[in-house]
Amino acid sequence: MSITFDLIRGHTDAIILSYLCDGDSYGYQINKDIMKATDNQFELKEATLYTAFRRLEQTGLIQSYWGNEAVGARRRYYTITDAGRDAYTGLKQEWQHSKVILDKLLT
Amino acid sequence: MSITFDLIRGHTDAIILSYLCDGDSYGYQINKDIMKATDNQFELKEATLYTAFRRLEQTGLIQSYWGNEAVGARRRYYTITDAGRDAYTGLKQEWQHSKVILDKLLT
DNA sequence: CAAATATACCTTGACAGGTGAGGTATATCC
DNA sequence: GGATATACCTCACCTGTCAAGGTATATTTG
Repeated sequence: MSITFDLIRGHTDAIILSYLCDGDSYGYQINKDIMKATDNQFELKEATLYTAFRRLEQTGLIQSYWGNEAVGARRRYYTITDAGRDAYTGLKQEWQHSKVILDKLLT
Repeated sequence: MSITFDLIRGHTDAIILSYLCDGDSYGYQINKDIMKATDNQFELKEATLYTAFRRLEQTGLIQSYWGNEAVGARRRYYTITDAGRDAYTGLKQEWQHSKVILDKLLT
């Protein structure tokens, strides 16, 4: 059973930031890892993922650089910034908070 | 502290259905009760609320009728349908499920 | 060798839900 | 008479999601 993705809406940024807290990575890998982490129950659609990268970079929460792969397709790596870590802390708290509220409302 | 409402997006219908499971009510009252239930930490904006009512009625999850108030402003009451109860059960399960997934992803 | 698959990136346009801003009307309270 | 509370509604805009399309390289398979 896969979940209704609308429920995840608004958490995309937090998911990506959380992942990048553990070190730099690139789009394709991030997506794979997220699928794996959730036993293929959840994946970020590519378009959603790259949209989020643009958004996060524009707001200064992540930075990107091209890897210099000798072989294979080029990869664009992402780093989380200090502002990104701060933002993530906030988003995580909001998640904890909204979880309590929704549990209260959905009897 | 109030929460980022984007996190609630997609749960509006579930919140309303949950409320109506306990009996008929009308928009203004529902909104008040939700605020009260969450210690004013969460409210559905009016526009959101009425948009949701239209959506839920169009998809047959709720039905509406005008109350015959002798005094005061008229009220449009809403009843949850059998389909609505079924849908709510599903939405509640999805919430439980997505909660697990997000907790896994937001370390 | 050719085709298929996996890796890896990207953009565009459409859609859906949320919401600010605006509106209507009735009743009460000072 | 004016403010406030109750009670409803609509419209236009914004934002995030995502299906569908595209590019390019490397490996596997028939």
